Formats: sequence, structure tokens, C-alpha cells
Amino acid sequence: MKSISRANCPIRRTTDILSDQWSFLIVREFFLEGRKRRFQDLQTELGLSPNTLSNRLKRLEHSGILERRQYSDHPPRAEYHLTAKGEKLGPVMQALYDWGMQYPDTGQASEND
Amino acid sequence: MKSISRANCPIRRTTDILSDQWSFLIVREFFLEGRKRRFQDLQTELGLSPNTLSNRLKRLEHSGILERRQYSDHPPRAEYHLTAKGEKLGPVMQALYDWGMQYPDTGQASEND
DNA sequence: CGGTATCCCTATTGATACTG
DNA sequence: CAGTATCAATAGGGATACCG
Repeated sequence: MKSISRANCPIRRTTDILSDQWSFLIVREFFLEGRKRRFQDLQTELGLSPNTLSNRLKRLEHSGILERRQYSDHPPRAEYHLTAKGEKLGPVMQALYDWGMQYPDTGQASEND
Repeated sequence: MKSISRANCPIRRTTDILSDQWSFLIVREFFLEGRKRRFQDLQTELGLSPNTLSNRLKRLEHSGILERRQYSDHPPRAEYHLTAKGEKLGPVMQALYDWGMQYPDTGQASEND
């Protein structure tokens, strides 16, 4: 685990994409709730505003982690799913999960769902 | 890997602490550059402003990931080091690193160091 | 050296209303 | 349903100057 340049460090490349208030949690929904998620699902599950969600989704799509698939026009229905690249985030999510499980007292979130 | 409440999800607890522009990268320095880092080291290595660094450092300290140790007053010298809890972030850092290594094209950082 | 104190700017977010 | 548009609030961050 040794990087050459800080700007091009693999950890930095990863966190540049995912390290904000929502991205990890959005990806989390795919691992926890199912491989296909719809806009409304995610919004309800996470409780963020549609513009913010739209924004993150586009970024994740652009980064090749999610893929959008529209399968109906008239009642507009689209679903997002993890790409192979997105699936490979499994170990990352697992590691975040494991650490969080070891320290249940950490953090300040207290509201239910 | 199944959580009960979203607000109290282990992943969320972890990302609540670490998921911002700098925290992962600060922790990264301890894994990559050495277990003890000083304020100036980190600032130079990462290129962030002192107030921002100070802020993150306090948060990481408060979260029990880093510990501050002042070992001189007159020429003021302090060093930060990972706690046991901080060391346990190893798998997280490794996973972030591994994913980043698999997808070297991802991200947009292009400047050198 | 190891920070704090200011000032300021911009990106992110939320709330809300609206559209195809 | 799946978003986009708009507006306002605020937190994050940079630059800089300063202090013990």
C-alpha cells in the first residue's frame, strides 16, 4: 500500500468520488436493500432532497459506479443498478460497516430512521 | 451486513466521521507515512489551510481515532498518532486503496503532488 | 512550531414548486 | 414517477495574518 503521487493516490481517487455526505450512503442502499433501486426508493430511504439525489446519482453514474436504465416512458420508470465496478465496492462497504460495528458509540446520529 | 436503523447504521456512523474532503486523506497519511505525524507535516503533505486541518484534527481526536501528544512547550512540539481505534481503520484504508488501484482512470485529479 | 482568528467565497444542501 | 428549476441558508474551505 504505497502510492507515488498524492494527487493520484488510489485512496484519493476513491474518496474524490465517494467521500461526501451522501455517496457512500447511496451505494450502501444497493448493497443493503437490493441491486436495483429507483429514484423514489432512494429518496425515501435516505431522506434527501431530489436535486441533491439527482446530483449524486449523476456523479455516480458518470464515475461508472451506477447505471441508469429507463424501462418505461409513459409512466416514467427508471432504475439504477450497480455496475461491475460498483459491485467491486463491496469490500469498501464491508470495511466501513465492520469498523462501525466495532464502535457503536461513535458518531452522534440519534434519530430513528 | 444488515443494519436496523438507517440513522444508526454502522456505515453511516463511520462515514459521519470520515466522509468529507479531508478526513480519509489525513488518516491515510498515518498509514502511509508513519504512525506519528505533526501538524506541519500534515499541512505540507496535504496542502490544506491550517484552520481546516486544525478542525479535522480535533474531530478525529474527539472521535477517538487520533491522539494528540504534546511533548515540548518552549519550542512547541506536538504529534498526533493513531489510537487502537484508528489503527482498526486499516481495512477501510486498504479497501479504498484496492478499489482505487483497480480503476486508475477514475477521478479527475491531474496535478502532481 | 503549532496552532487561532478573521474574512470571504463558493459548493452543498434543503425546501418547495413545478414539468413531461 | 422521475426528475428539473429556483431560492435561500449554511457549512466547508482557502488565504492570510497573527500569537505564545
